[in-house]
Order: sequence, then structure tokens, then C-alpha cells
Amino acid sequence: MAESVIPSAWLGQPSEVVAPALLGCHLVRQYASGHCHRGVIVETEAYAPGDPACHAYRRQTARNAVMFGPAGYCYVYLIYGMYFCLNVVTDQSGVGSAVLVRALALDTIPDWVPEKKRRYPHRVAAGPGLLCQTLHINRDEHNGLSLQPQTGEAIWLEFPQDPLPSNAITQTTRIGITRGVDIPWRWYVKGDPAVSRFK
DNA sequence: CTCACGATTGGA
DNA sequence: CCAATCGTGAGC
Repeated sequence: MAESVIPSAWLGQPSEVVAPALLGCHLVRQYASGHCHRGVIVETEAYAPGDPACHAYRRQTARNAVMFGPAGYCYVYLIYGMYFCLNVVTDQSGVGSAVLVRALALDTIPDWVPEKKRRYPHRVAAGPGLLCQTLHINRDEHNGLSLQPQTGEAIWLEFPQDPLPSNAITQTTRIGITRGVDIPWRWYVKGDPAVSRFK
């Protein structure tokens, strides 16, 4: 499949524009060994200014600082003291916003994934915590990294020549939040078995 | 400085 | 339904 670099201006749009457009894009994880795993993004959520569920809602802090920087960088945070979540920073510098990458359809299963999880191979990255666990993504190593492919980073984005048709995408409300519950900023690929949860 | 809680997950 | 597990940030 033909792939190409994501134009930086494209990610510089508001997160609720970028989030659905990221569906069908590829996330590539390259390890220190040089080996890669690749997944198609099948589920995303947008977080933006004015949105009470957004980590950047109140003000800039040490944790959310990357969200206020330029688009096209990783924002990785720890949730519930045990899982990491990966976001793509969006919009213009100074605007605290990002897209949470909630699920990937992986091309191959990493060797270290335990037997139990191989029982449902298309579910090994079906959820934001699982995705980071499976691809060894964490805050210390990956928060603030660029997602531009040509820099040879540990993580990057590519997008296919043929974007997903809009009729293949479902839009609904976001998962696991207690504020901003009615904002319909979650998108997923209709019927894809790697989607964390249908609604 | 304290402490309640969270953009989750797996197991009872 | 509930525990695991700990960084964050609001509030005193």
C-alpha cells in the first residue's frame, strides 16, 4: 500500500477535525533494535479547549505541556497508575488539544505478547492502555517525541493514498470520562474487530 | 502538604 | 461489580 508523510499543516487543525481523519492512517513503532510493528488506527477521540474532559482544560501544567506545543508530537500520560495512553498533539501552538489513539489493527503480534492474549489476536491493541502495553509505549521514553517519519523516531504516522470513506466511520460519545459526556468526539471504523468497544 | 480520583483493564 | 496502583492537581 502506498504511504506518504503527513503534512504538518494537516495535524495543525482542531482535534475534532483530525481525529476522524486519522482513522485508516498507520501508526508505526520502531524499537531500538530497528524492528517495527505497524497498525492501522481504527478508533480515536478528540480533546480540545472548552472541553471539560480535556487534560488541558484548566491550564498548562508539567503533565499536559506537550498538548500546548506544535502539532504532530506524542502526548503520553499515565492513567489509573498502571496504563499509558498515546495521543497525537493537534492544532496550533498555544492551543492545548490532542487526539487519543484508542485502538490499532496490528499487522503482526509482538513476540512478547503472552499466550493468553494471543487467543484473540485482533484485540491485542483494542484499547488505549492495551495499545501502549503491546507496543511498549511509555511516558518516560515517548512523551514529546515527533511523529514525523523522516526523523527516524521510535513512533511515527503514515497515511494511505486512499482515505476511508465517511460511510465506513461511526461517530459517537467518548469512553471513560465523567465530564463532557455528551460531546460526540469519538470515531471508529465500523465493524472493525480491533475497535475497543461498540456503541 | 494532603488526598480523592482518573481519557483502563482483567478478573470475580 | 470491583481491585490494582500512582501521578496529578485542586484545595486547604
